[in-house]
Amino acid sequence: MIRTRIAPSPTGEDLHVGSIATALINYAWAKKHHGQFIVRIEDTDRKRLVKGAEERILKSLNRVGLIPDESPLVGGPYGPYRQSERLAIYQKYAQELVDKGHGYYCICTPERLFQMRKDQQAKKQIPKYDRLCLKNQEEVIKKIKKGEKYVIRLKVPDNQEIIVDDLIRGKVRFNTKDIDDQVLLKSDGFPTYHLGVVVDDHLMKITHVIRGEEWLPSTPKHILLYQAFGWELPFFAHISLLRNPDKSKLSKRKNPVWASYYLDKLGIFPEALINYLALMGWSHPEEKDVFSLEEYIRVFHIKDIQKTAPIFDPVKLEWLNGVYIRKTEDIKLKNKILEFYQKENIHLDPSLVEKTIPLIKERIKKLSDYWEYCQFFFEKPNTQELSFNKDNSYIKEIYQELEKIIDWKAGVIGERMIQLAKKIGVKNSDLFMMLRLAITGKKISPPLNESMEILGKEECLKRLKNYQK
RNA sequence: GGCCUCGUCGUCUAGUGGUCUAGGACAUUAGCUUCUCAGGCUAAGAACACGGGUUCGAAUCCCGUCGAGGUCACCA
Repeated sequence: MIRTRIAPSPTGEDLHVGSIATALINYAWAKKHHGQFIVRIEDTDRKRLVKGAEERILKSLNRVGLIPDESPLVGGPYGPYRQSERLAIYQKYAQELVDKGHGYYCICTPERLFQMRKDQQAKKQIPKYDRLCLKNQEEVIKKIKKGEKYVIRLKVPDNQEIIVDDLIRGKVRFNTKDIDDQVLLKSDGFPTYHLGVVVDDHLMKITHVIRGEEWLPSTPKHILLYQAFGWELPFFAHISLLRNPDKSKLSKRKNPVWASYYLDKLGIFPEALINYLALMGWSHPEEKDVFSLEEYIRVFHIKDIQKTAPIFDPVKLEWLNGVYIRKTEDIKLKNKILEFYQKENIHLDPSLVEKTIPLIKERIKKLSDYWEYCQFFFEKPNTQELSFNKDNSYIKEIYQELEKIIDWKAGVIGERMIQLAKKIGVKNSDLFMMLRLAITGKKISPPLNESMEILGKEECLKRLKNYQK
């Protein structure tokens, strides 16, 4: 049975797109083998905890269709799935490590550690704990018994080769001489990531640890921990990090990174986001660009994941979303648009939105584009700002011609306008542009005749009159 | 700086020693379709980081150089 997991920490606004990419692979790998996909919240950093982040992360994950089999929300047989609720477990295992001689107590103050590292760096040495407390364990234990604060550190063996056998990168070799005596249990009784993941991944029977490449350098520590406990190693797979256009790791400082930005602010479809993210570091065997999550699960394989770190390109994401929009049924698209604007507390007339769908379906790339194209259906355009400096003396003729139309249909309107252009000797494009400006207030708009039909004769004539002033 | 990873068009990628005059997609440019913008169709330009090997033959294997990234916390 294959069991995968993602372990987000609720220290940001929402689910990070990089986390979605990781979640997607974990999800696909589990589902491909009819296994389970688990979400465990790693909320052990009490200082960086963001209120409401956990809820938003879980909600966003569900929105993009990566639904966990086990999580803090739905529970499961290996809970709790929130690390802050498992403190006793970590403490027990940390103690076990000390008892077995793989860990030790440390009462060094942050100030001392800071100074120590500073000195080491000044001497161009690698910053590493100097094991002061390991040398005086008895004394340290006495002080702890008197109530002194302490941490538990991993006792890293000397000069030993650790091989990480990675599903994506192959065998990666490290030497323990480069590895610091990692703090495992913090002085507030919370575990650090390193203790937390290993204990939980073991207890939760995770078979494949698929995570970002940023964790590769700390994997030997985790292996040391597995060995110290005498536990079987899971498979490791370190996937490349998504990058900013400047090639650094994708970060909120340089780019929008939250799921909610793409989903709610831009109006990208969850399926499109997933589809796009699937293309990061992987490609469909038939070189397809557009495919469903189900299809992805079917054809996906870990061995096909590429090692190079891709740049997250919003332009292609938008193109792909446009493809999804064009594939969406009109009624569904209408509802999505209605929903999208409702979130912003803008309530659009559903029947009017419905009429505009055929006009904009091929034009918008994301839901937030709708307003750009269709605002004029709902509000009178501000034509004051538009100084049309071309000859518009025939605006009156247009008005009169339109006024005569009984059967107010796009086809009829178009025909009459072309006839009129011929009659007064102006180019079709000029006449239509002037009309467009008067009706929509913009140089770019959905097809004019159809738009005018939707708007209605009365409203169109009103706008023309207004435009003449 | 130490350790680790990576290096094919601007971007995402195909490619696992000969089928590569390096394929596809996005983007760009041009043409057609047209009342604008889209969409659709057609076309064009655009890459194997560099230097050595190995081999009859290398984008593909080996070494080096360079470049990029990650990581070195009581953050994850």
